[in-house]
Amino acid sequence: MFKIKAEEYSCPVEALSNILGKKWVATIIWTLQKEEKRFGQLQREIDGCTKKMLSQQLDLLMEQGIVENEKVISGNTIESKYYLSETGLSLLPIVEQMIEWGNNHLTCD
Amino acid sequence: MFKIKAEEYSCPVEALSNILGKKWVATIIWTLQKEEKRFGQLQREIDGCTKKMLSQQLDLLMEQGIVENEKVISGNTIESKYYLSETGLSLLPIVEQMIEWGNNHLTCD
DNA sequence: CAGAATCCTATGTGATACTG
DNA sequence: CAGTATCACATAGGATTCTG
Repeated sequence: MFKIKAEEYSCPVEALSNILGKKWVATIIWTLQKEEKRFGQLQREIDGCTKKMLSQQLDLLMEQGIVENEKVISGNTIESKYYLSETGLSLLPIVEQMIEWGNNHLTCD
Repeated sequence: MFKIKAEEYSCPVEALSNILGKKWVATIIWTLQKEEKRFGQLQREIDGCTKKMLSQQLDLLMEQGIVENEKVISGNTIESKYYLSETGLSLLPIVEQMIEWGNNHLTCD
């Protein structure tokens, strides 16, 4: 099984909470749930997330093996597609539960 | 239903991930799952967490209505008991899934 | 026993401008 | 289009000391 290195944490929760706790990360995963998306698409769908943050968190997620990327260069434009890996897909139920819990216990005016 | 204010987040995931993403928080919740614990007990069971962090995160969790506290003064010693609220209990399945996922996808050497 | 107060550093986050 | 680079600021986290 593929395993992420996380030596700096006292397993197992801390490492994951350190990923999901980063801003935009849960949203990014959720946005990628059904289909691959391009960078620009992601940015448009995730309101308020700057290119820098999006890029940075995608890098993190790729390091962790949660998101994968594929680039296609056609002419002078780049088509960069991001999608969830197996590992990433297995995270969806957790994110879903987080959303559900949030809906039930949090108000966002 | 009791709802936490979280105006600063784009509902609903971000607010929760901002709670569970804080260090020690998931562990604290998990440690309190079965029974109330005293401050010192918690500190002993959560290895590496300083009093300051423990106190700080417990405050956060109390603000969010996830943890509740009761103090009993007997003589010159204080017995401060922490336990999960209804809301906190409802968070357990999520934490459990996080632990499980961590066990399957993370290695901590 | 259960914390609060201080101080200091590391990290996260964001605005903005630039690049191939 | 899909990023990087730079700067600046806010927040998190930890070591240590103090208190009722």
